[in-house]
Amino acid sequence: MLSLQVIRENRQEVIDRLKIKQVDATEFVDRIIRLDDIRRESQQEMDALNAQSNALAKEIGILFQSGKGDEAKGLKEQTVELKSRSKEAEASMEKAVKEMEEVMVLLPNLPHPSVPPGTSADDNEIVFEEGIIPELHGEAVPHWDLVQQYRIIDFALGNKITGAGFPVYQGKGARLQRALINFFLDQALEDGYAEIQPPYMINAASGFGTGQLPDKDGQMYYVPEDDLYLIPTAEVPVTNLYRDVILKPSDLPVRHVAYSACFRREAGSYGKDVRGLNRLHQFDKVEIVQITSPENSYPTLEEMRKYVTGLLRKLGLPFRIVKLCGGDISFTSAMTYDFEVFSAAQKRWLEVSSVSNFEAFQANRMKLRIKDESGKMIPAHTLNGSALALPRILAAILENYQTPGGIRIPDVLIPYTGFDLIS
RNA sequence: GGAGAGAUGGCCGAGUGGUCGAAGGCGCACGCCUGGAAAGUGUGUAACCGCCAAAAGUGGUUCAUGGGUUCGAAUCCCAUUCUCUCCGCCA
Repeated sequence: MLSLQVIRENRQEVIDRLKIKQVDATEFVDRIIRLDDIRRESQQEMDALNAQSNALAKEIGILFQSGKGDEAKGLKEQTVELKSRSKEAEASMEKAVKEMEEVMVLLPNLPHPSVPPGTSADDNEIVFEEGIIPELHGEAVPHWDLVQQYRIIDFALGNKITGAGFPVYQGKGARLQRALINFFLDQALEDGYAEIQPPYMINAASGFGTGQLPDKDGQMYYVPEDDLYLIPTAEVPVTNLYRDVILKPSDLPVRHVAYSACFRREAGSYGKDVRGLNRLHQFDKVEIVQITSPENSYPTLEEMRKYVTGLLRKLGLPFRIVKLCGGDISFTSAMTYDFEVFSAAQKRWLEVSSVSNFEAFQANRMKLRIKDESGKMIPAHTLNGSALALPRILAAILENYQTPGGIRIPDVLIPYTGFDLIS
């Protein structure tokens, strides 16, 4: 969430910048400021009353200790009176804080000034494009046919044991999947990321910390018996490792990589997008997460963009980078680059990575801060990116590398798969 | 699932009603000592919210969380959550 200080000191700017996200925040912002005024007023009153009764209690204590307890009677009555008035002020303060927080969590993050305006994915800005779209042979087919032909992924079996969106990988399909995970992890390790194996379930506090709760709770699988959610991405547990943490400048940058399965309900997604591997309820992903000082977060975003670019080059997939416009960028993000690979048989661009800078938005929710050299608290900035999400990468590899004699394996993966052809 | 113990500052750990935001130690920071380091030694070392233009200062809150008793609670009472140990079950 945005900090109160930012909202108070930059009222008009906050409103103007949220317009780029297609949000009119005027009413919310003014309500927050008004509630904060009430809060301050009530607190001042409460503080003054508490100060008085603290002083009286001290006096009474001295009287009792010097054996003059009977002289304290009048003072005691005074504190009772003060206390009830203080309770009233406190109640008013707490009411204002609660209402204020309810509104605060509804405000999205401010988009970076360079984020293009726009209302939908059509207005996103293509900032980079690379690679050659392969010429497929005459009998080339989409991946959902290939996986059947070579018996490497079985969607029907998944339907049987779970339901739609939970495919079963088998044989060389399973091994290719595992190879991709290891390849992505090894690449990140080589780049200096420290590996984490996170829990796959999270509590509500973690979901709130990274911004999935309260607004996106319908997108996560929920286990009521234990009040836990299945992770939609490793971002949630990994970033929340730093919830309620105060970092030293020497801890920065924090750089983590984590493989995890990801679970998404995808409520409301139907149609052609869900065909084959394009959209699943359970999928694998390797995620990179960084925590930096405010001045380093945008250079870090570029660094992460470069890193993901390198992965796609090594896999030999044609891709483009899209800078999301205000209308398409997520609630929590200040700037996001999406990476899309071209899946040659579907003839579609598929999103395989999303790299975002959240600035202090998640850190504010999580109480993640940095204590600088002079002892001052400054907000931390958090970033993350997929590096990479597996199913669509797999789809693109299968489609783009298909030949009449079988599916070739990209060179970089052969040491991991142990085979160079699926036939 | 059954029984018991516990939750205090960055960490360990003392503290059973009054100047306790909290002894002591560790860690950390700065200084002294040293040719340099270690050891030794001295000083300092919580967060949050107000007031103040700001620094200084100052008021308030915080000893798991929420409530209660009391003039006064880390300390007493109740509830909740979590952790640990033993037993049971189990990859």
